[in-house]
Amino acid sequence: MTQNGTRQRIIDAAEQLFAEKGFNNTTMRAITSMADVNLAAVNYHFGSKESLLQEVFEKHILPLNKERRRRLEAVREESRKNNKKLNVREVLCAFVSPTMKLRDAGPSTRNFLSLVGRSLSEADETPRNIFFTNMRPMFELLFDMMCEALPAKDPSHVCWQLRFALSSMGQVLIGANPSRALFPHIDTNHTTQEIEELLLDFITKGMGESH
Amino acid sequence: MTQNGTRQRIIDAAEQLFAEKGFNNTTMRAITSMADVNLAAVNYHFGSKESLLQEVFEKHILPLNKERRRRLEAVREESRKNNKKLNVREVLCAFVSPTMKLRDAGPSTRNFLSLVGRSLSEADETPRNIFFTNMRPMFELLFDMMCEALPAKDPSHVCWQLRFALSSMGQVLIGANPSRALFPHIDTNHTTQEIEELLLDFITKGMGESH
DNA sequence: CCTAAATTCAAACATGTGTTTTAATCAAAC
DNA sequence: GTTTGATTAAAACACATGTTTGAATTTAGG
Repeated sequence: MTQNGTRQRIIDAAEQLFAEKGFNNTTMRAITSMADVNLAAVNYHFGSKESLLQEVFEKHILPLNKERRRRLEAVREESRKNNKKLNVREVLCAFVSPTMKLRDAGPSTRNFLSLVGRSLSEADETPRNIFFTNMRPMFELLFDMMCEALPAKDPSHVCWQLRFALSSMGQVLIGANPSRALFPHIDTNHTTQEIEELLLDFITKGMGESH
Repeated sequence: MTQNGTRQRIIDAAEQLFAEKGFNNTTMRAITSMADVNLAAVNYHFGSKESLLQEVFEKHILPLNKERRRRLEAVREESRKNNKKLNVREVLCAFVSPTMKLRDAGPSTRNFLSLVGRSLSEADETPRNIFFTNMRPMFELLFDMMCEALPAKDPSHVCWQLRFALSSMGQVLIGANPSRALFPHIDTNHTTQEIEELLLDFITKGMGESH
């Protein structure tokens, strides 16, 4: 390592602050102060605040999406081999589950998830662009498979329902910051396993073909 | 009217810009420029940018929540009279439907809905506080009634599922701004009626007691 | 050691922001 | 028509922000 962790400390601080306050509400001074480095260090090591976000984001999203694609295609392969139609819950699970695994992999990844959850309805262009550039191919694949799993459904309906499902997933990722909870008097600190099941139940039933 | 519409023109412009770009990404100069008034007019007429947001927001949310409360309590009354348990879909419909009616009531209310949809996962304190101060009593009532409709369910599960449902509703409110759509190649411009049904189907099934 | 590159630092810079000020203008009442 | 209060206007203010600069310091190689 050519430096005593300056780069890494900046990434850690940025990760946490971006997750808590969003991109635009996080200042360079807050980042560098938390990381205990000089203000100019971010521009020196990363070029700009935007590049820092991109690095923080892609550090996690790239391997995550790789795993996601692997699992989605495994589900598709399995169904082809058995000549069975794609199963809604299996597809959704393949998409959701890799993300949920990160929930218990330390505060760093937890913060990253919060950042992702927020990005879905982000108003700012900057984080939004970085998010969608990375996620769009994933969304396309998910969309295609869901249409295949629900052939009786109008694709535009699948589209809406996927939006509902993804925003629900976003709620899980954002986390249960107690101070800003919807229902502060109820304890929603379940295990990741439990939350994943709640989420999958909800969106699977929601997208189900019964109607 | 003691002024030639300055106040109103500011409100109109703010409504549109807040909805499109969010609160923090909308500048006073953008608002006053679009409204074609002097920069100082906002502070003169409203006191501050924050107060302007509050006025824009409460102008619509107060009557909306009044209607919502009326409908929720009508559902509750009806079920008491007939000695029947609360019906999940009826409760959700009473909550959702008044909002959906605003979707076709002109661009002004449409913009307001977009603002609401974004507020659910807003990172900024300012719009978030205004939003939750107004919505919390509504959420409490909805929560109580859903627990009553689903007595077998753990309240903390109801809590999570309501979060899913509300975020799904948020997606409808934000609207389908084509340039930033999740799936740009699919046309999701359905009628309000159709979207309401899609949404209600999704969240009713998601929250359903079957399991 | 000495040098040269990499890194850190304090300070300044350029710009964008919400707000305030102070004077000019307008509208209505007497 | 004058006066009084409300409104508009242009300018400046105060401050926060991301970025850049140029010197100081540290690090690594010979």
